[in-house]
Amino acid sequence: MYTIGKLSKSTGVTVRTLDYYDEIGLIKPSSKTSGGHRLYSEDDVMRLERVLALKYMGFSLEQIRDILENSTANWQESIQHQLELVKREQERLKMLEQALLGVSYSIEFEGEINWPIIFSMIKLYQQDPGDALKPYEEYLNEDEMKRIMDMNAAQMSEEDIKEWLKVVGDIRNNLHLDPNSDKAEQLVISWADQADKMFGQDEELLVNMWEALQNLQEGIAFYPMNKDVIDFIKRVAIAKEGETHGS
Amino acid sequence: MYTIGKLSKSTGVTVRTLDYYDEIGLIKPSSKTSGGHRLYSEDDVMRLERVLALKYMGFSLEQIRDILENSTANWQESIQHQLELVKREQERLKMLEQALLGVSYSIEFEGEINWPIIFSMIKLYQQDPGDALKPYEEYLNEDEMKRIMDMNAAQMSEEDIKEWLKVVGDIRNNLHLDPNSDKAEQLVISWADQADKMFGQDEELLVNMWEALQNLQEGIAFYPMNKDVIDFIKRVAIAKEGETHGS
DNA sequence: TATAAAACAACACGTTACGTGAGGTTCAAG
DNA sequence: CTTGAACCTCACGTAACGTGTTGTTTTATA
Repeated sequence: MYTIGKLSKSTGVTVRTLDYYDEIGLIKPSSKTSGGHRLYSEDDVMRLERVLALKYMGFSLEQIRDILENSTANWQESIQHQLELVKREQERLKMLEQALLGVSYSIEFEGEINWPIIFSMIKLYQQDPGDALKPYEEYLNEDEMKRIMDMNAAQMSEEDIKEWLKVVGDIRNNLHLDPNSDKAEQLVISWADQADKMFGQDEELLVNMWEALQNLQEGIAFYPMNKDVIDFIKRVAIAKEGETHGS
Repeated sequence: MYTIGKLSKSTGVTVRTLDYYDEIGLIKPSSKTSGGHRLYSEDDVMRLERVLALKYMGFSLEQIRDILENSTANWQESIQHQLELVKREQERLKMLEQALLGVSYSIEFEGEINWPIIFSMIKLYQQDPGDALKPYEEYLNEDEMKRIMDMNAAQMSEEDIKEWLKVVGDIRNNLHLDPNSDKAEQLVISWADQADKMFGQDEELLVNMWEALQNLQEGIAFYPMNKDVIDFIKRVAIAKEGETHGS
């Protein structure tokens, strides 16, 4: 027979918790002293251990009571249900992590909070990615939008994202460069490589997104590119074309 | 200017929620009618959108208030902190999923709830795997225990687990077989293959766990094997050895 | 313009799983 | 028998609202 204090020490749960479990009828001590102090039997301890195990598995105290009362009836059902909840929560956390990373990148990159991009990102990771891509609907067909969504869902590696941010950032910091210079060409080549890695498998998608970007100035799909970057790339491309034709 | 009902409809948050945000000073309407009805300006709407975005990212309302007051001071810090929380929660859910799967398997397998195994499993996925492996400490050294923990942490694929359960289950259902029969030999070969896949890279570990199992009758490391299964395997092995020697 | 219907404000209690006291009672050691 | 530790019961607080209730304001209609 354990007093409540002994039981508390041996199991690590607080006295208040045992108090509460008694109060809600989850674990009632099987006997009491004449003075009213609670005495827990070995069976009670066993029940407590089971409660703690089920609690660890994420069940609410009410569910636990049901599970322990209804004996072994539909354990599997409860567990499968709980598993689904856990999986859904994992999905949610994955998206949350992506959104947080995205916001972190965007702040690091712009030095300030770009709320429209944050909203787009969150919408993209929420249930309604259609909303986030609405600005593009003039330029992309449904299939292409789906591909963009999948691409984001597939969780591009942190390396890829950082590489992309670096490439575009390099351009942003060098917009003044002479389009004919080697450095400018290098930057655009790096950019093209990376763009190819990310969108390369579909030439038409790339072209359409390019179209979209020229008119939208900025957007989530090509983030953090903006009009300035696009203009720079175009200038360099034209310069190079001229050079080729000239030679 | 939006009335509270209009704002509620256009953003999807309930009136009660807006009521609450007003109450705690998170979003106070910038004006009111003479009769006291709340009127929300465009700025208020913007603030609400930001609040919702931050809420989606997992911040508490108090944190949100701080973040929005302190302007862009330490956004990165908040976000990194939040990211860490998210990652920790993901870890927790991964373990929870493993524990639930383990319990599910064990019920499916035994047709009843094997509490000791459940406790072992939970301890293994909790902070104190040492406790769960304590029964083995006579037979395994610290290094080997660590390897077992790592193996579990590495999250054996569901396929592997199911295969293992099937193999051991097959044996459990055929304990009566003649050790000299082909069927018996087949079963043990399948078992040995699977055991090799799971523990194969370390011969000594396998031997020691085998030792442990012979004395412990059952345990989490080799679950769901028990004494009967071990005896069967030994019988078949001896029979085969005899056969080999006899030929 | 009067009136009914809809919207709104303000208040209050409920939710989960306890934490944190306060004030009085019982137990165990000396 | 005393005293200090352990214990019991009560009660309020937590986060972010949901769900009413009552009384008031606004809006639409006759």
